[in-house]
Amino acid sequence: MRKPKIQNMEEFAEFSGFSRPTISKYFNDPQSVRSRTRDKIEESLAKCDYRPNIFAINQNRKLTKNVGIVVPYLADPFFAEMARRIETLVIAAGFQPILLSSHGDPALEIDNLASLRSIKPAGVLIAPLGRTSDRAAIEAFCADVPTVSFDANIEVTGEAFVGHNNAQAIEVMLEYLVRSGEPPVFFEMRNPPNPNANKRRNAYIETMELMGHTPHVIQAEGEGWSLEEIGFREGRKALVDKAFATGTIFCSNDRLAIGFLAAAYELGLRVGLSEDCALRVAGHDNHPFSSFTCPTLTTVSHDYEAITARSVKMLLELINKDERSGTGTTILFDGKLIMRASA
Amino acid sequence: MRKPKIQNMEEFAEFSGFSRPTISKYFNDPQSVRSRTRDKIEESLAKCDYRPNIFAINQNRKLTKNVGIVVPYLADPFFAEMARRIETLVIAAGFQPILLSSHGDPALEIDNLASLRSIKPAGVLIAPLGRTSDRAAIEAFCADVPTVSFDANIEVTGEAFVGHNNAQAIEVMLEYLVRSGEPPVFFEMRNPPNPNANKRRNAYIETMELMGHTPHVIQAEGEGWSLEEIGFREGRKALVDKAFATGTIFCSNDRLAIGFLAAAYELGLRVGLSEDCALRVAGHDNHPFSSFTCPTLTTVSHDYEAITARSVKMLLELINKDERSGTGTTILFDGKLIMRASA
DNA sequence: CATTAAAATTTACGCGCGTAAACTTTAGTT
DNA sequence: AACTAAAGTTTACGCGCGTAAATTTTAATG
Repeated sequence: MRKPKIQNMEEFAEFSGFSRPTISKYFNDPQSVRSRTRDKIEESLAKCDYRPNIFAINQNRKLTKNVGIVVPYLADPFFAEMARRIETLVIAAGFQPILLSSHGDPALEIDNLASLRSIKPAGVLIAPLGRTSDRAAIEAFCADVPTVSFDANIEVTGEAFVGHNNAQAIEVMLEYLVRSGEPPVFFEMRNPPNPNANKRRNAYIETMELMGHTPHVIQAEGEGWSLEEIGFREGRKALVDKAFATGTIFCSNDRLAIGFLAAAYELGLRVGLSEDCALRVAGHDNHPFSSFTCPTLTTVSHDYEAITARSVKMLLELINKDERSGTGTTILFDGKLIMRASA
Repeated sequence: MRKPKIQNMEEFAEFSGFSRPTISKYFNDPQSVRSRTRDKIEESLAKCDYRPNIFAINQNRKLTKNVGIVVPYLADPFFAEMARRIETLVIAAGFQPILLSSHGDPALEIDNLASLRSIKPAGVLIAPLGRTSDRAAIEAFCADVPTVSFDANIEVTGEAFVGHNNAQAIEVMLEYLVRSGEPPVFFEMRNPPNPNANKRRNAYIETMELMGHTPHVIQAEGEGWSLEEIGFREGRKALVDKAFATGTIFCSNDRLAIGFLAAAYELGLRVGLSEDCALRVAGHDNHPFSSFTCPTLTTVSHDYEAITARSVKMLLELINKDERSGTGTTILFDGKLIMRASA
């Protein structure tokens, strides 16, 4: 009892008893045909599992149903989580997500955009690499394709940016750390791959001064996306050298903090709030693994849900409006303090 | 000084001074045209950054240059790492990777395959969900599209399976654990999402008996892919209940181990090799984060490089042969013991 | 029942490229 | 210079579908 093999829309039209344009209309928008027609089409659809050829669909269409998603490094669980949520939302909106990772490589980032451009996407969501990105190329892309950037704003990307309120998040964490102990030292990379880092450092310095404390910044050497390794190696070095002005370390992100915690553990330094602890460590991002570090990591969470939801919503609006505002809207969502055992 | 806008191959042919079929030939295989022609085409290409329309390219081609990659859960760093390597290899081979995650959902897995089928991929690399997969649907897919499965073999997937030698890996770890201490208890999920788990349990039991020891298996309750959480919650419970027959715990995978280590830490149990440690903990997978746990995790590494390289190589061979062998080749790569601080 | 708007059909063209066949030019050999 | 295979050109058709325009059918209303 094999289902009949339907090769194209012509054959399916015959099979279902409607004309091809009607079938075409149905696939473009099921609501655009009469409900009785819709039911009948779906009934025949169940009997032969035909699917329109994606290439042919998009060949002669003004607007495709493709939405590109470009992230800087998919092997980073933070971006994996963001991508997972965005993909789900895009599917729910009736579009087809196309997920591309730049693997930390600016050339691949541009290549990804070129690939996307050639499939005429309805829109694109991009979290740029940041510092190393080819700004001009990205800007050129945004001029042609409705684009919303998220997570990292490099000041040129698209009609809108939806991201995390680094300044507020840093402030919340600093207030907590100071209130419950002492002003922290800020631990970051000298050359962070992600532009959020600069915002965080500046917010740290500014807020510390506003609170009447002296800012201390320790900058780790190293390039690339092996953040845990850099946090471990450079954190260990700084600990051995007693480079930290206080016993409270505020890491620029959780991955750095995870490496740092490993270094502290290896050196036999207890981390936590209690009296017998030598260090307090806080991170930033609410990384998926931050609940399972030893001790569990006190951090600031991005509003994952709000950021992804709004990014997708804005892109859909942009797609529907079709005329570009050029306003460069920026939307930031506040972070939330996640108090755990490490600080 | 704007580059001229070339809309299609016709225009580019005129721009470069060659005929359209020659240009088409060049894009299909640059080596198929004379080197002088190639140089000239590439020269003009640099002057106008034209790209053939992907949809039109694949519209009327017998074999597309697309290679599908389907993983069960992309937010799992293990699969993110595998996907990253495979993507790079596929690009290097001149194909375009299309990465799809099933997000742990069998329905989405089938949907992903349906999406892939409709773009007529040259081949597909799939790591099936496993237990929850719709075997019949996957089998039907493999009958139509050259498919190589990796990581998890569900006995029906495609012409070839490239994976990790679980039996050997378990044996190596058991030998090490016994030699350097005592026979371990095996800690796993009762309903693991991934079929590798069953192979590992069986290998554990078999090898233990062969070595003359009594196997002890503790099975954690819980469903889904939140393995750290399950490892933490159920590991904690088992520790509190003193359910472990010995002080050496061999976790079925690193993510479970990461959760387990967090539980041990919270309970104040020192983990490691030294005399003052209450527990030894080993994992399996050489998860990207296993170097940064506290203590660092002793584990068995997959041969990531060999598995990904061979998977891609086999798929390319399958694509080129075009006639299907139907042999169902299985290739396993040995694991490597990674000795760290936890056991 | 007549009226009318909505829905479906028919017809026809086009998207950008792959590809095959027949022909012409080019480059490399004797 | 004559020959030959390789490379390039011309011509022509087709892929599977989107889409527009004109026409016919259907369903809803008074």
